[in-house]
Amino acid sequence: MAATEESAAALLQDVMASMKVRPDDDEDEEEVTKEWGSVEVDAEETDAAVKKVQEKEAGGVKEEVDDGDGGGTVDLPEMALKSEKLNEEVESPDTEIKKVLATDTPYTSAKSFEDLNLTEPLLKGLYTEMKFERPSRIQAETLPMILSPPYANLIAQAHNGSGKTTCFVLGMLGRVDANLNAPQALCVCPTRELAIQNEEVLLKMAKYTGITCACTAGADDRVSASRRGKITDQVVIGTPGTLKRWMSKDRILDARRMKILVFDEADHMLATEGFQDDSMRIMSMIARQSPNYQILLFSATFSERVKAFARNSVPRANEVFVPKEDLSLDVIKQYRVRCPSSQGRLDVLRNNIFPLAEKLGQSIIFVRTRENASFLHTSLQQDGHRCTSIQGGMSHEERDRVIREYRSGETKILISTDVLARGFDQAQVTLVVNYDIPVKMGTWEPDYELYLHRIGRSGRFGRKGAAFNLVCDRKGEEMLNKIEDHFDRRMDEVKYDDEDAFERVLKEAGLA
DNA sequence: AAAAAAT
Repeated sequence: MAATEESAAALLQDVMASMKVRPDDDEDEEEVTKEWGSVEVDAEETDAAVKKVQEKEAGGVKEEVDDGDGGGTVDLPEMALKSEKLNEEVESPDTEIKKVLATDTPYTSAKSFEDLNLTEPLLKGLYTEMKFERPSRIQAETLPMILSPPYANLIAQAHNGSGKTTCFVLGMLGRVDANLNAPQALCVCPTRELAIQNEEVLLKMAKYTGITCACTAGADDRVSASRRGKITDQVVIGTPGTLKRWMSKDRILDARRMKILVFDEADHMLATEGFQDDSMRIMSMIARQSPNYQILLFSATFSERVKAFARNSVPRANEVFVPKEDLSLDVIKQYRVRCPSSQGRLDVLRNNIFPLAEKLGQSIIFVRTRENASFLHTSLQQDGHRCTSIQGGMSHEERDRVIREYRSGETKILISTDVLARGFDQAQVTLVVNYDIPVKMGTWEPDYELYLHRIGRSGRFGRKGAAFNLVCDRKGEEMLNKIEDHFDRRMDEVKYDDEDAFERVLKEAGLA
């Protein structure tokens, strides 16, 4: 066993060397084995647990295969070699994507949507409704994996705003049978807003297909399950708590025909306490009735700890990863704003940032607590500034209204907790303000993933963007230093008492 | 601390 592991490790080294993978992947490897055992799934009842145990039993073999033994793994060194040519053809940023295949199945990246054997109505939706011409880089790589046999599981990571949603939405639409009135695809999202957003994209793309969708956050989300009746829509999208209840207690969501399960913001869904149990339960309930279903995990971020956990929760998955160094979004200019005090921070927001933001496209101000969101909102409004705020304590109707106004452009500045940190896609967002630096719970460690997600709300699909990070004490200062180190990017400072500094800097970022 | 959603 030890020998096997060692030779597998050696092999992995070779493969990585040939792929010019960054050296820090090594330390990741260590962290992986150390960390993942600490994440627990309540073992007694779930089939997922059973499935997992089986995976572990097959562990000797599996590790070997997954980690680079010739048997199953086809690392694609030719990807690296051909990348310049590919880039020309697929018109993508020069990102070096790392693919690890779990089976012998060869995949050719899709140069056009025609390569994917999609139905005519679906293609029509892509071209006329979505106005897509050809697959983006991440779409070109993942869609063949999703849509062709053996319909392998997939763990995929790609930039914010690079078209991940299309990958899994098209994946679901491509796999379901429009003529069968039973749920066949399920998409789990961390927030109500994201579920709605994904549903909207799906319905738009599905316009000519006859495929319908049920969403836990629909207008009728107060309707009791018994009144609603069995779900016959081909696709179901929602938040984990309600989805779980629909499948178990309410019994209106039948998993017998389920072909594909998607986790959007998958690192969050699998690793965050509160989400994890529900996610595992959903997986096990589907596995019981449709053992051969396909699982897709999508996120812009997978910390090494979570990546290891994901690999164990979703066995034999193909992997498509973007190296960490390429993820820090060079298109988004990031700045440090040192504020004299906590009160001074509000002044900086009010006097320096708001007047500019009102002239810009749209902005999101992120804060750490619900209270802070409401407080900032009222206090800025009292000063005559137009803005809205959103946080999980508000009613569904209120949240929907705020989002609707923001989407329509009626409001330009939105103050938000981390409800909107992930996935929220609004092309006009050019400026993100971190009023608080995101922190990992119970520590004074910055939450790097969350930071990346937050600033990724701007600069959607290659557009320009800027982020102001407000710090007003040593803790904030230290955390921002750590963020700089982690992404290996220095941030310029914007002096709060320099009248024109903010405007100058936004010009520099290509915004003003 | 916040997130979903239930109690």
